[in-house]
Amino acid sequence: MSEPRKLEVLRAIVEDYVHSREPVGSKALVERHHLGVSSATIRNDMALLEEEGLIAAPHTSAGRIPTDKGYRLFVDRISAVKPLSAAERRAIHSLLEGSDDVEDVLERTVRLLSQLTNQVAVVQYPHSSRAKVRHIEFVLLAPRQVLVVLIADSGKVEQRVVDAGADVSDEDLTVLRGRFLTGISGAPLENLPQLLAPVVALCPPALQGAAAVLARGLDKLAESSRDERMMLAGTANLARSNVDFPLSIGPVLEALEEQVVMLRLLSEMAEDPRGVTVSIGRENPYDGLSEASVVATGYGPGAAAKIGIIGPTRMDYPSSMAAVRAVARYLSRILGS
Amino acid sequence: MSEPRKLEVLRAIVEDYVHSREPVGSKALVERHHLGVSSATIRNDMALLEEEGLIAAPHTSAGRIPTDKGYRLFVDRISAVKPLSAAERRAIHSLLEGSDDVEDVLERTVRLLSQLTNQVAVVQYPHSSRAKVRHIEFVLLAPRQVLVVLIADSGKVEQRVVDAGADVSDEDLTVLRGRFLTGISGAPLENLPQLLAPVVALCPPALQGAAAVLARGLDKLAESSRDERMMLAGTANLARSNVDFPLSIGPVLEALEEQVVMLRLLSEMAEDPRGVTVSIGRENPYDGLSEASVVATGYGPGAAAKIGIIGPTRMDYPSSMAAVRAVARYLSRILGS
DNA sequence: TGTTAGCACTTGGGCATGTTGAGTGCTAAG
DNA sequence: CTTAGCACTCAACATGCCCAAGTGCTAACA
Repeated sequence: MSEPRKLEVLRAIVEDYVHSREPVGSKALVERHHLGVSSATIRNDMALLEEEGLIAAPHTSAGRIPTDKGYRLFVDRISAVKPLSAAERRAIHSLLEGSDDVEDVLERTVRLLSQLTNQVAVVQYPHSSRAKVRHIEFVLLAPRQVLVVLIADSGKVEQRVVDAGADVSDEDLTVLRGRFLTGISGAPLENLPQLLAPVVALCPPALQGAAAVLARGLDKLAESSRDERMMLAGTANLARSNVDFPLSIGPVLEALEEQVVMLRLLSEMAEDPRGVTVSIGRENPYDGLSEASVVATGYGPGAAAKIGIIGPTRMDYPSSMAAVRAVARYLSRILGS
Repeated sequence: MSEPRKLEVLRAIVEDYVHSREPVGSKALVERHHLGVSSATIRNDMALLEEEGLIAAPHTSAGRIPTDKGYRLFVDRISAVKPLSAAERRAIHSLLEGSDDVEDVLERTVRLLSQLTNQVAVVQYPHSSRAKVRHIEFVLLAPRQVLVVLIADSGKVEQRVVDAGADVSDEDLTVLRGRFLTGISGAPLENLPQLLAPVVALCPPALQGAAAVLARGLDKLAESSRDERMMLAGTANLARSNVDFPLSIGPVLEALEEQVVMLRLLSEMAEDPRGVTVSIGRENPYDGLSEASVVATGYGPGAAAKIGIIGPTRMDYPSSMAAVRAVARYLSRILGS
């Protein structure tokens, strides 16, 4: 029995099952795909595939469906990434061209991706943990309220209002700003905690209290700039593929709402730096996603931020991978300008 | 046939149906609620209620379920808002105390509300269309890049990076900031478009170009401050109550994702300024929510921003209303500080 | 050794049929 | 206006039956 044909059979099973969402049997297989052999031969092959845990039969006299492992092999060794149709390329173009705001671009992007794939799309805000301090600003809003602004060279701006604890004047703030700027300008955000203490110590004694408060404010800003966010679209697609989640889509929705979970998931998929990464069913670290697959890739500088889709294991991987990759490329290009 | 008893029967039907999610019949009713009459009498009453369109029978020999109109009457005339349990009050307290960031507070709030009610919770960011300009700031980031910051007296801060078109110096920016500040400080955000043109005209000729760019930047900031946002939590609860949405939860998820839709929905529910507003099933302007109910109320200054929940028509209205009201009050109190 | 035809066997799904029980509407009496 | 009683309806469940799809196995074949 030829190894290549076994793969061919697996491929056929996956494709048929994805298409029909019904267990596929030996006879149907030989009819739909012109493999040059009879159904009996296919049966033998299928028995082997089942032994290897690549496919499984829901019950005695039904066809086979791919297991997680089967999908894995399919994705790794078989599927060629399917090129997008011209219409899809056009859609990407027209939808993503001509907008300026990063937030706006991301929003359009997830929507587009979710429509393209008919799955839930998710995009992580561009990374900034390696960003450096470009500028800080202290603005007196009210006698004791100070607005602290932190601008990173990634272009991200975080702001926060803090209570100075005692009255401070505009002049005080100017002094403090100078001290802080010389102390931390250009420093990576992640180093802020260590750098701030000495700066505070160097401030005029009368302003120690205010300096400490401001330092804490900056620290929190850096922190919340580090803690990343994401954006969702197409959750309604989950409902459509209700059948594909035997239990319920509840756990999936929960996972999607837990941004922490999703972000970790995405960043752990970083392994393959130049392609699209796929995480299938139980491969998934999070329990709620044990019946779901994630297709993701990086975008932007260093492909550090992630974009991807989430759907049932029974998913059209080639198309999904193509869509994710294409959209990520366009996104990189637009944001790179 | 006594009018009060008819209401009592409706009330009983609603309560039983909400509790059991099964059509409720005359016999079961007299058993569970000690109305002082027999099932035959109830049957007569039910026939009347059905004539009035308050209840309906799914098929000939089944019990009755409330119609939208029935729920409406129940909410308007019958249901007493159920006070929260001590445990729930404690939960509200402990979860909402001791956080500073508005974003953070809102996030905790929606989560809390969704857990309290087992429904999807939604909160609108505090209003700011009536907010006034408190402060503006221009920060030179790079030779031509200027960060424009707009701070409203609502505490909201919007920022944006603009390309000045030509090199500007820090001194230029200070001059411009002064002009702009005197021109628009204290002005309502919605008036910015009209106010900015004259300010630009008054600027030094050499800085006209930069001034125009900055003015446009401020304008956009005011605009995006006006366009409101919202926050969601508990979408997974929809999946749980899958049964309650005969079709699918798809349309509901779609609606939730369309922030524009949701925001309009919420603001259109403004009618009852001192209580909780309920919109039931087909009363709902948006088609996708024709099987859902919305319970919402205002919070914060003038109760201008909205908070609420969305769930199936078959919902425990008294509890939901109580929870929404209580959470809104706590939220007002915390943000008011 | 790999492929094929044939065959006995398994099993879920569809269908017709029967039964049950909750629930109704109506009528007539209290 | 209320109630008991009764005939009637109908979804839900159960039962039994058959069928088609699919399998595994064996024996023959190239």
